[in-house]
Amino acid sequence: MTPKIVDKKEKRNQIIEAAIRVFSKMGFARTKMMEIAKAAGIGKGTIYEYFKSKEELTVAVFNAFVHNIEILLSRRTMKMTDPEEKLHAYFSAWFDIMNNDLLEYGDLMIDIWAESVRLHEGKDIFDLKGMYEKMGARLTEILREGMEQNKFKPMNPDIVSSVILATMDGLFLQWLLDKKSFDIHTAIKQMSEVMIAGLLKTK
Amino acid sequence: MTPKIVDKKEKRNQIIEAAIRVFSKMGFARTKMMEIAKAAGIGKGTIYEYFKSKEELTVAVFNAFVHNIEILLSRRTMKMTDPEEKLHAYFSAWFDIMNNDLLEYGDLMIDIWAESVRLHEGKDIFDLKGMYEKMGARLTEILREGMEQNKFKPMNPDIVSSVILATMDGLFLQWLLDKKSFDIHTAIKQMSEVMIAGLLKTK
Amino acid sequence: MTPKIVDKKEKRNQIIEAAIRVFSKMGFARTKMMEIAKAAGIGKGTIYEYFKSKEELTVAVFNAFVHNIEILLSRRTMKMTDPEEKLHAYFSAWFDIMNNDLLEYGDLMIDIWAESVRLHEGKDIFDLKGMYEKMGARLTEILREGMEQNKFKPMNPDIVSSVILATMDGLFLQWLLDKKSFDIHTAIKQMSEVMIAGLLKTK
Amino acid sequence: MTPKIVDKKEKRNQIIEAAIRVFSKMGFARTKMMEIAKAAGIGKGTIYEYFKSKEELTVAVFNAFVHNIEILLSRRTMKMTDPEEKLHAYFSAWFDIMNNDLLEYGDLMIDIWAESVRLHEGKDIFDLKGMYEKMGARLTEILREGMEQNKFKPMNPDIVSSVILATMDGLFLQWLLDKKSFDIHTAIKQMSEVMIAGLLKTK
DNA sequence: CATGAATGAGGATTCATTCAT
DNA sequence: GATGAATGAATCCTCATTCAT
Repeated sequence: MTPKIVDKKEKRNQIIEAAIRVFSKMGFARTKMMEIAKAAGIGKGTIYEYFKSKEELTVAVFNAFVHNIEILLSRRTMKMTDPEEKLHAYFSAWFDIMNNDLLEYGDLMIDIWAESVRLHEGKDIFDLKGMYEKMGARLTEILREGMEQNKFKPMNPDIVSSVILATMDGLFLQWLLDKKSFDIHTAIKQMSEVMIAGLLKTK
Repeated sequence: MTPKIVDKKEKRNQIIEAAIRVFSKMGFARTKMMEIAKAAGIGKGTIYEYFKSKEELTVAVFNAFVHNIEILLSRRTMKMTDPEEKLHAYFSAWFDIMNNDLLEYGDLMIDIWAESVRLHEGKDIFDLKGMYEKMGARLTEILREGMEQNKFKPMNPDIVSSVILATMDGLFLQWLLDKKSFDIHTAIKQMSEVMIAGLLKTK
Repeated sequence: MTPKIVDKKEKRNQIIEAAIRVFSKMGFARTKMMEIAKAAGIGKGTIYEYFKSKEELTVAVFNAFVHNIEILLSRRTMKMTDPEEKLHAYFSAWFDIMNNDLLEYGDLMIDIWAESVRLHEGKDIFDLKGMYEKMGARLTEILREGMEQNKFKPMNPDIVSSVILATMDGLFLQWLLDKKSFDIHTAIKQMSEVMIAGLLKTK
Repeated sequence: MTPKIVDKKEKRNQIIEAAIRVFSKMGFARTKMMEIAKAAGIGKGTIYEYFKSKEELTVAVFNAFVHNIEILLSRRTMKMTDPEEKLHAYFSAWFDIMNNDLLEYGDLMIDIWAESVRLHEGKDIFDLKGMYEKMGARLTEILREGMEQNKFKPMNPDIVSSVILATMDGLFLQWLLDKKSFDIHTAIKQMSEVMIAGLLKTK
């Protein structure tokens, strides 16, 4: 009986991943359920066994997106002990996520931003604030750790983490808009260095 | 014999402005032609007297968007003589544009970004690169002037203007995503100060 | 005051002739009022000064079509005195009408046939029967004359004229369907000869 | 696992037959997809599961039309051995097709003629020439057989078959234009007799 | 469970007709 | 009278969703 449940979860994820691929290429509004089904290698009707509607699937995709990022950020930073190393890991993890060419989280991100701004009959369909809080919380934690270990300058870690995230979003946006002429790896490295240099206690 | 005198250009602009209002609220894909017509106070069919299709209107909206920004940036910076003042004016003009509550260029901008990333049967529907080049050109000019007048540090003005635009986009994005908790005016002032401080020749 | 009336009639005819040209190229259903206006060199609205609706114009076109044919058939056959010559004239006039390259009555004819078969809310929009009766009447007259002058064999002129018209329609249809490979002039001459040979009293 | 079993081909034909019924009553241009759906007893959208567009359905209808005629002509003439009988069968089969009161091929034929004459952005939507070639080929074959068996006079069978088809079209057109006053069965019989009499070798 | 055939509400677009100038 | 700008009913087509198998 339990294996069935595992199967269900597995298939749900299959659909979500397929949806991410298609959404990121076409945007939410222009994506057809049929395309998602094709990408998932299943029948169109089957999606509705797992999700009540396109909107529900969309929300599930957003949640998976947030969850996956969280997992990865956590996994990457957990191994490290030094706050400086953790920061490095945090930055590189973030861009690895966006730069992953199987699941193009990057393009998806813009659409999430765009939808977040829109009206959806009152309710916000994506909990973007929650997402930034989660991303920020981990970063804040690292910053706090650095301060406690007397490696980072004193600061308000909440504000600084907001600034860092905003900067990353900005950098990231530039890259999305013109991937060809923008070398994201160099950009990250530079940003990372500048940020960390600014945060480290000067001896 | 005396045909109805209508300022075709004027009406075209009316429609474009109505379209901007609706597009910015709903996004391109979810906007219905009927809504634009209502917003413009005209009949559905009338739009098609001025634009062949929704796509053509969309492109016209983008072009108007770019053109209006250009005009405003130019008008605001033209009056100034001092490069430093021009930079201030440039920044504030930019955010005035986005913060205009009649034509919500801000929300529109996100959608433009989102659409730019998507596939549109090969062709890029929006010339975003061209837009950034135009914005950048004016900025570069100001920077160059500052250098010539020996007020700004030596720099590569093309690169610096790219960085400034990217930072502004990032800041701007943060504000769009959470207007409530984000005070754009303070943010601009701070950014402006930091940027200008960094550019000015230290005595 | 009277000159105005003449003008009106003249313009009405202008519109009708323009309509014939467009209808014959596009068919009734696919012709747009705008195209007719363009072809007539007038404004779209002006058509409605002369015709209540597209249907009314369509009917006017049909009537003009019938009337023009009548006039021509009559004019051509009137000059002749000999019934045999009149028949020749009748045939050649008919095909001249259809083959006229300014007013493509031929293509129009097929559409008239097609519309005649359709339902138009009970009423027949074109009086095709009346048209054939008119064409037939003149022919019958010629045949009768020939019999009276003892040149044609005895026959039922009503039936024979029907047969002749039907044959002509058939021949004509073939030509319309494949103008390239069908030499209408030869075909007419042959048909004309066969018909007349069959009708003439053998000595 | 067991998808709904539907005979796609069968349903396609159902739609085509419904379309024939509606097209023949209304003409191609005036027929609404909704009417075809109603006539087929299905939903509007279902048609688009089987045909990409109205034009594609229109072409499918034409092809079915040609195919059905071919099948019937072939079936009817195949049983016969004598060329004279075959000719009789050929004629009667042809008119049975047109006179079928379920699928009014007759009225459809006029519309096919009318559309064939029109411009359709360069391409010919119906392959009328191909249709006549097919009809002609069977007839030519019969004529040739008759000559080989020394029953028919020597002739150019290609030309004679064209003449026969043209005559039939003409006769047929007359009937379409005035079904009430035109007895098609008598007309066929007469035409058939005349034609065959003309073709048979006189002893 | 899975499927894809069927559906119809919804949306872009066309075009005959109206009417202010 | 003449015009063409404005209009919305009408129509094609799409696609999320349902449901019989």
